[in-house]
Amino acid sequence: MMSMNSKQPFSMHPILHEPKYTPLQSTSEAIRRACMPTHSLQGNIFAGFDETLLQRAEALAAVDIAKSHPYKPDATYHTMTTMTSMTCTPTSSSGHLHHPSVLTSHHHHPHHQGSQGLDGDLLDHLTPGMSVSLGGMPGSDVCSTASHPHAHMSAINHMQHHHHQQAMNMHPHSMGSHTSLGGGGESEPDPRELESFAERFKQRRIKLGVTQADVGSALANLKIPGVGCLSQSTICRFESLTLSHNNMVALKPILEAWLEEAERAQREKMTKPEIFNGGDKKRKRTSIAAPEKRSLEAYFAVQPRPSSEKIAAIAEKLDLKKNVVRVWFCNQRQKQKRMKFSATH
DNA sequence: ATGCATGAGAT
DNA sequence: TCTCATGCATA
Repeated sequence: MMSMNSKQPFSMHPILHEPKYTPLQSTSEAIRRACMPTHSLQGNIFAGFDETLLQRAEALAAVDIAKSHPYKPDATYHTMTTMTSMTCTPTSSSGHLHHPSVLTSHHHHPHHQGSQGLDGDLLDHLTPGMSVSLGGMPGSDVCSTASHPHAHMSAINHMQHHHHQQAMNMHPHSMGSHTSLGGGGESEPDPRELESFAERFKQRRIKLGVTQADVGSALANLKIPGVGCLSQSTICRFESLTLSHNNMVALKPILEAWLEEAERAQREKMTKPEIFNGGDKKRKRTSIAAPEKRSLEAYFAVQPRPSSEKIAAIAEKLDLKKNVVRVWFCNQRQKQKRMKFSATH
């Protein structure tokens, strides 16, 4: 029987894929980008200079960083340790489902980020004898070298994509009390609301004695079309608001639904306490050393979006794999866009 | 809690 | 090749 354990790596089900799903991806991106503050002013200044400047940038950045704090490049670090005494079960590997649906249209933060028109050729001259190991790369790049044997087994899923439901029809059940907006059924992109919800969510979750990982896997039980399970990471990020605004908005109704369901279940458990009770290849995570990281940050400050060639040059300089550098930049950009300090407040 | 990674969809 | 949502692995 399967009613024995309440938690297991639920493999998700082949949900229905809606024909289309309005990508919020580029939509919000464009808007966001158009509004974000430009870090690029310096880019123009530096553009055209040579390696010396780059090194100087690195040095400056390093000094700056050191001045601020010993180590903490990330602004989103809000040290929230000692919050709970719950046990996070990292082993609840769940089959993963890619985007539940997410994204509803609309809104974006009111900030300004000029599109960086800089081209900063910082690294143009930086590569004396190296003819940029790009272009006709042998076989490195895609991090497929022996370095990391990440096979990434997405066994089950893949290809099922979302369909996405507009914010309106997103909540299949329960919640009917929110949306006090007179917009016509829109969800409230209100950062304030999200923040308080996240906090309440966490509190109630803990009260239920459920870990973030548990919540993630339990989501599959809600049987919400297009919603499978989520990882502990995502739940954690939701609670700590370290997700993009849109992501927060999209996940809120889902987690809200789970919360209500979980509390309902618990109430039921109180009544009839008899029904409950309760490996693959490991991916190796690359670890970028502090010095290299500092350099990357310096480069990033000057040019958040280096070209492929520049990435290759940087990689060469820091003796890192090109793909590692590329991904690092991608992740760095994502971080900048995260909620916490980005737009909302 | 967070760093590095994957992959889909958009450019 | 980027962005964005997510995840695995790990500090």
